[in-house]
Amino acid sequence: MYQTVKPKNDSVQSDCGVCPIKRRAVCAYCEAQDLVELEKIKSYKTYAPGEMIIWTGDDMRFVGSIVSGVASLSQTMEDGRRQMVGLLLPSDFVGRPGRAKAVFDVEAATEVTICRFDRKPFEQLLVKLPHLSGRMLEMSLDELDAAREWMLVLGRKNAREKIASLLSIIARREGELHKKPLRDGAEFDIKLTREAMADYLGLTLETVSRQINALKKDGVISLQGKRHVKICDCVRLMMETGNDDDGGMVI
Amino acid sequence: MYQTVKPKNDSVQSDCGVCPIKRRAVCAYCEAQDLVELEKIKSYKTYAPGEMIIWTGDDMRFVGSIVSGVASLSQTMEDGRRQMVGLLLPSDFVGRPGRAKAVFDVEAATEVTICRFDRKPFEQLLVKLPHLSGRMLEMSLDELDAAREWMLVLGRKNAREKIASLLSIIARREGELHKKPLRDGAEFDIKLTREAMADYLGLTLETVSRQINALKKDGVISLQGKRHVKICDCVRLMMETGNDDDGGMVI
DNA sequence: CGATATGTTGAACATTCTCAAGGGATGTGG
DNA sequence: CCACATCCCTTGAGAATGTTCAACATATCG
Repeated sequence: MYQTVKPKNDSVQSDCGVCPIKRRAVCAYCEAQDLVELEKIKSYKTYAPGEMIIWTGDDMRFVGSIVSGVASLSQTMEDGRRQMVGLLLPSDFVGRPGRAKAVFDVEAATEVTICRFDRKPFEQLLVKLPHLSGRMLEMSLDELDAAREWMLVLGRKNAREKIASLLSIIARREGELHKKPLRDGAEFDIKLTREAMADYLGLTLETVSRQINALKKDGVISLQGKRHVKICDCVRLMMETGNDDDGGMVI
Repeated sequence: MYQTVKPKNDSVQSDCGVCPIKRRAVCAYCEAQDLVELEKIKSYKTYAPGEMIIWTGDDMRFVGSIVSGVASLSQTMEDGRRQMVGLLLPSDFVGRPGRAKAVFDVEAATEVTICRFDRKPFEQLLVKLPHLSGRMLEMSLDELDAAREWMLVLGRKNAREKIASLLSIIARREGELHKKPLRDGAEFDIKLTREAMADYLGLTLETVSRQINALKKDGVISLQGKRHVKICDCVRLMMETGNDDDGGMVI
């Protein structure tokens, strides 16, 4: 478990014109007049690392977009077993229009800033603004594909393949962000603890630790500290994922 | 693997007015004039049990709704490992608007009839008909929740819990169909082979067989033949799933 | 400095898989 | 009609993978 940190309530002000995620978020297709409507119901909030953004069962007063940082979407069983079901990165959508109660926990893995929209009026805008609902549908379908890809990882891959899959996904997304293709020597920070990685992969944290160090020992990756990874052999990493094609990952 | 059966090409004619899935399918919110548009691009096709409806990599010339029967959505790795990522029942949607190539296999588990729409014109209707795109979004979000629920099953449940989860989902859906609540003595057919169940649960077929017979031996269920299940102890079955609440399943 | 969170490593153990054999049920061709 | 093949399912025994429990290392923070 993570430590729980007191929420910061500092409201940030920002302008859609300089928003870092404006080309990929739910509002990406909105035009100036649409944005005016959205701005009326918009507020920003920043969460500290480890802070719970939403608890399962909470009333969902807002939905929104991750502006910066990394959050996790997860489910917990009575006895404490936990499964992460989504990794929320900048531009990803939080919350479910049409649902009043949260069915998943959302937790800030790093410091996270969210552009929040009041849920009820947002739902009305979904009906009113085709640009908004169109992008919403597109994003939902992409997430659905990503979830299904991940089901293969959870159901059929062994521990080593799971770790390789996670690393390749993080590396790929990092690459997208910096517009660099994935290549030997690519470096990035894993913004997750071993435990969070285990929760994503359906493993124990001990197994995660062992397999990461095995990949290091085999020269597929190298580590600086615990969280900073360099991909030594990119093709090898893709082979280790067990995937036939290396372009098929949807996340 | 299933035997492959020659496709039947009998086109069925049907009228939306008497369609068994009209209240839940993607067209559920459409009005008379919307349906006229849809009928122009509509055709029915029936597939034999075991027949492949779509292969990964196929050009997607159509999307559509399952009218009757059960189909599976799955992914296969090079070495033959397979993971089912969706169980398609009547009213479920097949295909992904906006995507030209299939990324999953779709296979008929029983005889399946699909109401198909030509993909390109359907995409145009999505833009034109808010009732259509609204329902599409709603269904996509429901499927996404279901996929995420299933990730917990795949990642964190043991074999016995997985079997109990599958049985409770099938029983629940069967109940919805006949408008009966799930109760002791409820009966239904599992329309999947042990192998298909294994592919859904991320297990081997031997483990599936053993766990089903263990649940039978423990008096949770009873069997008539291999596929017909009676739930002897409904509360016990829910406990065996490992779920805290028994109403939270989204599928 | 102690307290806490995070990460590593080892050894015993449990669960599930793999491989193998065999048992109905169904369908087909001789 | 019978022999045979095929599909689906069951059961057993040994092997493999990952978990559990425990100890310890390191870094950060008040």
